[in-house]
Amino acid sequence: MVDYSYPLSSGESEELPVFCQTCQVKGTSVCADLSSREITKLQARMSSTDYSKGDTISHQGDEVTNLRVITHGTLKLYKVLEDGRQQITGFTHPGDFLGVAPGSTLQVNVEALTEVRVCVFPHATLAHLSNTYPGSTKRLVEKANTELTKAYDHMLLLGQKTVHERVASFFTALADQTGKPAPGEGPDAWFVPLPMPRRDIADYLALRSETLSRVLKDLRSDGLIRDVTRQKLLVPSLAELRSHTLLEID
Amino acid sequence: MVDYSYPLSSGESEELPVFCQTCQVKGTSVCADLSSREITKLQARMSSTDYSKGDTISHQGDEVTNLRVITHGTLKLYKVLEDGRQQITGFTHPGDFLGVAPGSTLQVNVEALTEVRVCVFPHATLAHLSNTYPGSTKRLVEKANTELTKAYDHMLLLGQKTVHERVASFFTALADQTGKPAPGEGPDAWFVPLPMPRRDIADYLALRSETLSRVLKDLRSDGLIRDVTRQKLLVPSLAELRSHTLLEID
DNA sequence: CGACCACTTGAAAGTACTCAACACCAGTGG
DNA sequence: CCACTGGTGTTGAGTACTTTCAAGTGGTCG
Repeated sequence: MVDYSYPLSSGESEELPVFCQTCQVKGTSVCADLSSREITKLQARMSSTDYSKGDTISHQGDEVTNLRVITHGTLKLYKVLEDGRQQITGFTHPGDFLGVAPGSTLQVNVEALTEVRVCVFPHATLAHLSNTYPGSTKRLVEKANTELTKAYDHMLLLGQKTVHERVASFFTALADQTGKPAPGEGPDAWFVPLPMPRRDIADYLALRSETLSRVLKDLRSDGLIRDVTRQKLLVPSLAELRSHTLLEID
Repeated sequence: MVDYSYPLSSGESEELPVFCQTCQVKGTSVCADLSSREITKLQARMSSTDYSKGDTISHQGDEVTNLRVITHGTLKLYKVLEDGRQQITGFTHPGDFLGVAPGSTLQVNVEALTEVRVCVFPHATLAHLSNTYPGSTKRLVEKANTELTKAYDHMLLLGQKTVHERVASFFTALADQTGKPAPGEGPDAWFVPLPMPRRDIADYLALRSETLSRVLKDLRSDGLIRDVTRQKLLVPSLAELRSHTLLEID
């Protein structure tokens, strides 16, 4: 774990902190709500932290004092039962938040699946800022709401979908979020990165890794996915895959 | 559906609206944040609505313009798939909120399981109020966070717990929330009301109602529950039942 | 090149589901 | 008050599916 705080910035008070200048998500999330002038005001209090693959970022029960914005890499959020069974409640992608509700305790364990960079805003500083820029608090309620939306969708997946539908839903969602078009392979073909091991996919979808293997085999022989390796796969037709996810009625 | 709005109040401007005076939850939730003076200011904008068993309160995709506080009765929140499978994501109890995030769309369908009374606060009014009383916005973030906590717990239940653990977890949670002590039956005995039919319990726990029946039989023959009827049951020892829920590691 | 870990495949077992029949209330009308 | 009826809940038998346990394959890194 490596910390970069204010002293790493260039020192010229009207510039963004150096770690902001190369940030993938500076155009989105809370940062987009703030002009560079506000960011500059924040910079004495904000910092960036790097984690290595396998590091535990925080632990269930930890008090939430900071808002964290993921800027690089993938995290897994999970809960563990007495006997070791675990349920992964979600994976994060760059731009996602951690610790939206100040003063509460964290409800899940957080672990880095890749090299990860996280941007840290103390809630105390944000609260002070929200007096003059109320948009940031609104953003927090919105973010909490999108998390809730994802949680409800995942309940539906865990409770009602078959294993094949679960895996198809997972790959479809991943393609939507982090997929890249595969132009040579067709108009609706997508490369989908898989930053997490099979075991974690299985724990997310509530099935055994052996079962996941067999489902991957089925999807492959149905032509819904191709070129499956540990770290990525190719979806020849995302629309075709999506038709196997079983949509909900609106 | 019956609406009571301002004209039903006594008309004396410094009193609480009449439907507040008999409200079960006036000491909790948002209302507790507001002195009777603030409530009085709100009363021209707030209203109370009654629903009958089976009524649909709101629908997935509806825009959220009001904050609703449940004051009487039980609601079910659920999602439906194309082919009719449904996942109940939660039941509400008096004091719970609906529509925490303004401007978003509702993610679940809401239906009354009993006679229900709901108190309605337009978000526009609340936003105006939060300028002078910032506590109410904080309350919304907190509430969204407790919903998220419940959602994560339920994911763990759906994904990892056995059917017996699921049912034991459900009754334990119900006893904690709405159970009444059963003094004649032992020091840790509780009456637990079951306002929802078996089918809804099954849809919440992601099992078939036939399976639920069999699990109830098992729990009964293990002495964990007794006197099971449609609308209630008796837990002779809540601690004993809780030990069958499989706790998570903190 | 070898060792380890992740992943895959196979066979057997267990658990919840499906479909069908039956029992039990609750509400209705005679 | 009792019989009827529809809906809700329970029980039974057979099936389908995922899991379990075990062995085998393959890639990665020292």
